[in-house]
Amino acid sequence: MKKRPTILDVADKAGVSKSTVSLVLQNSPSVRQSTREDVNRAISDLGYVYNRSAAGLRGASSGLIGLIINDLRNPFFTEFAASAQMEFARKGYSTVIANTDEDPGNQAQVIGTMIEHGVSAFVISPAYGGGDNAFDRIEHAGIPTMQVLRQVDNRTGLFPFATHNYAAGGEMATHHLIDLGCRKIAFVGGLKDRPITNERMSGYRTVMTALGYSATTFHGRPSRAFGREMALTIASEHPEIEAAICFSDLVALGMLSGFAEAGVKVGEDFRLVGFDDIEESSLVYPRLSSIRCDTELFGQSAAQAMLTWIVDDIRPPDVKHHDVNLIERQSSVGPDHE
Amino acid sequence: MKKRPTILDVADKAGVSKSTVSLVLQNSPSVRQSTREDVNRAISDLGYVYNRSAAGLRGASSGLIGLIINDLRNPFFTEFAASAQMEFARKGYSTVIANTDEDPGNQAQVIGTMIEHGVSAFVISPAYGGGDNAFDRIEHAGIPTMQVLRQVDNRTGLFPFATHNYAAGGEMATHHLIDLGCRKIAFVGGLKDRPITNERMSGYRTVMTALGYSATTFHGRPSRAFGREMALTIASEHPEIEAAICFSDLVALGMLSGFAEAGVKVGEDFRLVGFDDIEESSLVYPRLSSIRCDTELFGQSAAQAMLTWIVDDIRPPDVKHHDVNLIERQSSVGPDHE
DNA sequence: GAAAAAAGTACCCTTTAGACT
DNA sequence: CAGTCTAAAGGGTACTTTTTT
Repeated sequence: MKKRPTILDVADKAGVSKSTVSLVLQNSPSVRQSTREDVNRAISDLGYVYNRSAAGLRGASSGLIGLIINDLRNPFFTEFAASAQMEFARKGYSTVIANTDEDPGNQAQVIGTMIEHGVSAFVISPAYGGGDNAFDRIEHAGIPTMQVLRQVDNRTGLFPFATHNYAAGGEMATHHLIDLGCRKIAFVGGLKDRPITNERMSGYRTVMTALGYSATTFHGRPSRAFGREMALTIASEHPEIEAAICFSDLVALGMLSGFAEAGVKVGEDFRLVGFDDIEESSLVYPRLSSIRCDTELFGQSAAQAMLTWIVDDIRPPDVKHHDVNLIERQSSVGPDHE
Repeated sequence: MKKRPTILDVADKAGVSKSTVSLVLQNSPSVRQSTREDVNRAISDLGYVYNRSAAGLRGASSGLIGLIINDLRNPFFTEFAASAQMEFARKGYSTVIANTDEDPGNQAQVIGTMIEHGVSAFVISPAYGGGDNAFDRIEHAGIPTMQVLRQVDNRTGLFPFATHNYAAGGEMATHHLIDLGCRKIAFVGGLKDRPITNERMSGYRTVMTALGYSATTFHGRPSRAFGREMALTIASEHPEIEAAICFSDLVALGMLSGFAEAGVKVGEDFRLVGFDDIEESSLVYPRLSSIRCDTELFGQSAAQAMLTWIVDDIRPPDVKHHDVNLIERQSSVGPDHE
């Protein structure tokens, strides 16, 4: 296998020096048009490909973004990751990805390796636990880093945080269910005492308390399995409950199939609102009402914010809450709803 | 921001030459234990981090694997990608990922960028169309590359192909439905004339033809939306059809909600088998029978095959079909099934 | 004097001042 | 001044040479 050509080969072929070739590669204005053409011809004749490692060594940015996700298999995070990656690609950046599977050990390991690769930035939806040493290493390496969707390190001056405005979403959903006549409303899913759980629950809590209704919560893993289980439990042991707001669509979809199994008609006997509005939610039956966090847009915005940080040196705000809105569908409004 | 220390700084601090530091970093046996300790102490004192770009420049592998996926948001591919990525990470390799969204243009672009980054290997679930130029560029760059889940370039000697044994799965599912007494069985989903569609359909075709039953196919995008639509169509216009095998679980899940909407009891009035056995399929109601392609295991195996290729220089076989098996659940066997 | 350990030194490919025409 | 070129730098690797045992 013959080794690939370098700018030196290109320079020879084009009859110029390698500096000139380098200038052409960078679209420098200070090179004559005819020379540029000679060089470009040589480049395509030789099938030359740019070597970013060598460039990175000399100071240029590596063009690599580290994207670290706590649970890549969860469609909510998949959507975010895919969207951010594509936005980076559009701007010529490559994305090094890692799924940590909620394991701080994995997280620390991949962060270390990515630093070795010289990533220009990190976008992290972090795993909980494991202390701040991973973030400390990033700080030490001086790499621009955003926390997204989960805030684990509270130095937001150092690691800006971007997420959805969950509290507002919870309030909207609660008002919606109350407007439909529900009084006994539960909140289902989300591990106890997790910041994200508290945040997603806060709107519900606020409204229920303000109106003097009692709040009931069923904590648990934000999974389909837990949702299904809780639907069966509620159907058999808490028949007085009229409605639920779920920690995530995954939980709500689990409840949907649990209720189907138990013979409870969702949208009539029980009203349900999810959280995230993943694609699937508009396609199940009954269609799931959900607090829509436009994750595709969010992923794009996060990627853009990071790019303006590393390209134009404009930091994102310490904390940014993206708007959410409530999508009313059959699972709360009833089966006649379109 | 102070620049990060280099092996030269480490060498100074430890009182050795940089060659020795390099040897320590590579765990070379030809360095005295005491020296090794001195060097390692210097490394942690200085907070030195290895610079892989510089290493890669001199010839060592970059430790970067390019993972290119046609539709990362599809849980089937997400599962594969996450699993392969984690296996690579376990062995110290970082994964550069790109979602091409079925666009050969995107695909060509990200392949180009990844070659510039000097990826050591490619694992590609390719987009259809767009000719072979992307693969030609890879060939020219001489980078070991596997096609997975979809074969687009037929030079499998150059680009080995690994996938599931879909044909066998289709046969199993068809026999299963016939054993349950069905005769009018349809195949639903999958774009016409796509190799993957033909492969997933082939087992069904083979068995139906062999037994003298007629085969009916409804082609379309492998999405929930299409599944839902077809369920409604079948319920209203083809009531004679007793069962269906779906191109993917996504389609089957769409049909499930379509039938729920139409009031058809799946597992009794209509028997349904999906393809892929994604996590969700075991959690919906009725639980979905599916041809299980153990994608997590497949992702691991593919990653391992690639690693033995680039590390031990042992090529994977040109074509490899991984075993699949049929998971019987309520949607085909009936609601009494566990 | 041979083997082991450490040091010396090209070289990898590109960028970027600064020199040159 | 415009356009090119020269040469050093950047962080490692690996072959060669020297110094220790």
